[in-house]
Amino acid sequence: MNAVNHCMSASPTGSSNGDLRRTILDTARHLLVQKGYQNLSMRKIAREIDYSATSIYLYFDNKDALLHALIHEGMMKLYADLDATAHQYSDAPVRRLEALCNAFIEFGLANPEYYEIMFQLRPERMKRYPAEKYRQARQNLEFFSAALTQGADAGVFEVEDPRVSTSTIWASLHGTVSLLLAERVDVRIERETFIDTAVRQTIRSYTPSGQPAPSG
Amino acid sequence: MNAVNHCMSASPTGSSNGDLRRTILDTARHLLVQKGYQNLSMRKIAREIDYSATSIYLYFDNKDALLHALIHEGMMKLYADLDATAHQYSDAPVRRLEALCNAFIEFGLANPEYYEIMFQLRPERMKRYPAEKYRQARQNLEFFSAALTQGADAGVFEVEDPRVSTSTIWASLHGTVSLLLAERVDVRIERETFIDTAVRQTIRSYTPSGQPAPSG
Amino acid sequence: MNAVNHCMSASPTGSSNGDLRRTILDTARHLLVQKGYQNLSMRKIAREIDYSATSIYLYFDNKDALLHALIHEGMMKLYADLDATAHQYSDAPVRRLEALCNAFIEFGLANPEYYEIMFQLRPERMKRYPAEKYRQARQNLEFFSAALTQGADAGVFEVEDPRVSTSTIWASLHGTVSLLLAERVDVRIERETFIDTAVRQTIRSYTPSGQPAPSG
Amino acid sequence: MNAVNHCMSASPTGSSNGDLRRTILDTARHLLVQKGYQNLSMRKIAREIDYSATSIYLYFDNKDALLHALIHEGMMKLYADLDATAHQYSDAPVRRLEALCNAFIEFGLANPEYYEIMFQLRPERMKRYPAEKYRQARQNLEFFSAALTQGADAGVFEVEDPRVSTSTIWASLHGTVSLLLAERVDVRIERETFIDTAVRQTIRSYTPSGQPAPSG
DNA sequence: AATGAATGAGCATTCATTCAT
DNA sequence: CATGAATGAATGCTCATTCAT
Repeated sequence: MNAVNHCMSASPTGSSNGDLRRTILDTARHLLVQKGYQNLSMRKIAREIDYSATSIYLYFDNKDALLHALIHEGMMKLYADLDATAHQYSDAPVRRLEALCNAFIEFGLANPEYYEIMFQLRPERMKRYPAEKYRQARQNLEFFSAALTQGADAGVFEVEDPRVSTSTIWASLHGTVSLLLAERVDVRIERETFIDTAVRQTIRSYTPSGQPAPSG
Repeated sequence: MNAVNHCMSASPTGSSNGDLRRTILDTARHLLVQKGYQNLSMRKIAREIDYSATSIYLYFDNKDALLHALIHEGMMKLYADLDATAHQYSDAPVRRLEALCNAFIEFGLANPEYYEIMFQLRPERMKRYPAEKYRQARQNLEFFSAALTQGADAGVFEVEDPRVSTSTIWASLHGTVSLLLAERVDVRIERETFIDTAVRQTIRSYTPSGQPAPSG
Repeated sequence: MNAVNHCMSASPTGSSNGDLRRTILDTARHLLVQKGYQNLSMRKIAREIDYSATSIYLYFDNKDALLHALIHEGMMKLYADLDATAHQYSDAPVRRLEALCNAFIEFGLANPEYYEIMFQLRPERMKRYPAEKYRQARQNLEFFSAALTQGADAGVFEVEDPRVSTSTIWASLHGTVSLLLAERVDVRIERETFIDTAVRQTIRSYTPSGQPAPSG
Repeated sequence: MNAVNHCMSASPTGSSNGDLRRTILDTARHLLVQKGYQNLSMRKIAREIDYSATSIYLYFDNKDALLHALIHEGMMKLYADLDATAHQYSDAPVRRLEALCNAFIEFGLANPEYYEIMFQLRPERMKRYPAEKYRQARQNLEFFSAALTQGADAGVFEVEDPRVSTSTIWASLHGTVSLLLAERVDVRIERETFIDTAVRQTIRSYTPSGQPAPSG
C-alpha cells in the first residue's frame, strides 16, 4: 500500500529502505510473543525500535495490515517447513504423516508469536484475515490430507472422510501445541515424551490394527 | 444502569447486599460470556450492577483477582459436569471416557469465554494464577485418568503411561474445542460430524485393535 | 448520564460538586468563541481548567454530549430573551416584531459561542442534536410567527404564508448576525446603522405600503 | 492512487507537469466540494494527484496559502456568475437585482464548500486572508450596489444609503444560503418557495409601494 | 459498606510540516 | 522539479486504580 511495497516489493537490496519495514515486523513478532496480542500496540513497537509511532504508518496502513503481514509470513514459513518435510518422505505416507505432525508441532513451538496470530486469534477480535489468504492457509492442511489419502490408498490408513480426518488430526496437533505454549502440560511429563506420544497416538488412530506406525 | 436504578433496586436477588461479591462474580461472568474477555472491564461490571466501580475493590484486590475467582468458578463448573458424567457410566470405562470427552467439548462450546480464561490465557500474561488453584484444575483431568486406568485394567485400553495419555487426550479435546471456537474448521464439515470423529479417533487410538469403542 | 446529573440535577447547592460541570461548560464556551468549533477539544478544555481530560468524562458522556448541553443552554437563553421581549409588547405586533428582531441580533452578538453551535454548525459535522431538542429550538421561531400572524390579523402586515415568512425573516436576521460575527461588513458602516437598517427593511418588507414600521 | 499510477499517468490533462499548481488547486477544490473543508488535507490532495505531499509545498507555502488561493478562485467564479447576470438585464434594475439575488443564492447552493471558505470562515481563525483580496471580494457587492443605485435613480427603489442597503441585502441573501446549507429551514417548506419568497421580500423592502417587483 | 472525584497511562490514527537528497 | 523518510503534536476515548470521606 505504499511506495516501498510497490517499487521494491520483495527486493532484498539491503538499503536502508525496506529495512525499517523488516524491523517493524520483527519487533512486532517479538513483542507479540512476550506480551501477547492484546498488549501489542503501535506505540510499543515504535518505542522499541526507537522510531515515532507515525513512522510505522509509512510501512503499514494500519495495525491490521501489520498483523496480516505477520500472518502471511507465518503461513509462508509453515508452508516451507511442511513442504520440505513432505518432499523428504514422498513415498512413505505413514512416516510422512508422522514427520508432518512433528514439523507442525516444531513450527508452533519454535514460532509461538506466529502461531498465536495464525491459529489462536478469534476472528471477531481482528478484522478478518483476507479471504484470499485463507485459501493459502488451507494449503498447509493439504499436506496432511495428501498423506492421509495416499496412505488410505496403500491400505495403511483407515480413513472414512479424508477432509474430516485431516481436521481432527489438525485438532490434535493444535491442542498439543497450544497446551505446550500455554505451559499447561503436567510439568512432570517430559516435553519430548508428550510430543512423541501425541503424534504416535494421533497416527495410531488411523492405522487399521491400532499398531504403532509401521514406518512406511 | 446507575445511581438512579440503584435506589429503586429491581435486582432479581432482592437479598441484602451482603453477597455483593456474589453479584459481582455473576455479572462478570455474564459480561465475559456476552462481550468477551477483552471487553470485561471493572467499570462495565460496576455499571451493570449499579454500584460504583470502587465498590468492586472492596471484594477483589484487582482485576486479576476477580479473574482468578472467575477461573476458579469455571473449574468448579467443569468439575461438576465431568463428575456427573463419570457417575453415570461408573462401570463402563470406554463409554465413560467417551462421555467425558463429549462433556469436555460441550463445556467448552457452551462456555466459550469461560473456556478462554481457563485454558487459553497464557499464564505469563496474567499475574500467575495461584499454584494451589492449578492443582485443583488438574483434578478435572483425573476423571480421564481414572477411566483410562480402569479401562487398561479391564483390557479395553492399551495405555503405556496413564499420565501422559491423559494429557494427550486432553490435547486432542483442547484442540477440537479451540479450532471450533476460533472458527477455523472447514465450514463444509458439520460441527457434529467433526466432534464425533474427533472423539471416536481419540478413543480409538487407545483401543487395542483399533476398532470403534465397544460400548463398554 | 452520571451520578452527579442524576442525583442533584439542577440543584444549585454551590458545593464543589456541580461546579466543575459548570466550569467545563463555561470554558468550552470561551474556547469555542476564541478558537472555533474545529479547534475545540476535550484536552484543551481540560488543560484550561487544569484538570485531566478524563475528568470531563465524569460530567459528559462524550464531546457531543458536551456540545448538546451547550446548545441546550443557548436555546434556553435565547428563549428567555425573546420571551421577555414578547411580553413587553404583547399588544403591538409591529413594535413587538421589531423588538424581537433586535433581541435576536443582540443575542447573537452577545453570545457568539452559543450562536455558532446553535445556528452555524453543519448538521453532518456533529451527531445530530437530539430531535426533542429541535422542537424546543423551533419554539424560538414561534415568537416571530405569532407576531407576524397577529399583525396580519390586525392588517398591519401582509403575509401570504406565515410559516414561510417566519423563515425568511429568520434568514435576514441570521445573515445579519453571521456577517457581523464574521467581520464581513464594510468597516465604514457603523454597526448600529447596519443593524437598524437590516431590521427596518426586514419589517418593511411585510408592511402593506412599504412605509416604515408605524410603531404599533 | 500512488506511485504506480503515477508512472502510467492516466491524468486527463496529459500536459507536462508545469501546471502542477493548477492540478493541485483543481483537486483541492474537488475534495473540498466532495468531502468538506474539514476533510481537506495536504495528504489527501497529494494522494489524489499521485504526487508526494511534499510536492505541494513547492507551489504553496502552507495549507493556508492553498486555501487563500482557493478562496480567490471562488471569488472569481462568483464574480463571473454575477457579471454574466448583470449584463443580461443591464437596463432593468429591478429585474437585474432580482436576478443577482438569485444568482448569488444559486452560487452558494451549487458550491457549498466554496461558499463555506468564502463567507463562513471566521477570519480570526485563519491566517488573515490578505487585505488586497478582501477588496476584490467586495467587488462582488458592487453589482448589487449598482443595481440599487440605478433603480433609485429611476425611482423604482427607495434607498437611503446604497452602501448600507447593499450590505443588508447581502445579509438577507447570506442568511438564506446559510440556513439552507445548514439544513435549518423547516422541512415542510419547499426550497424553491423559500428562496423565491426570500428574494421577493428582500426586493420588496426597497420598492416604494411595497408592491411586488414591477418587472423592470 | 460504599462512594464520588480524580487521574496517568494508554489506544489507533491523522495531520502539517521539515529536511536531506 | 520532486521525493522518501521521518516526526511531534494532536484527536476522542477507555482503563485500572487510588484516596479521602
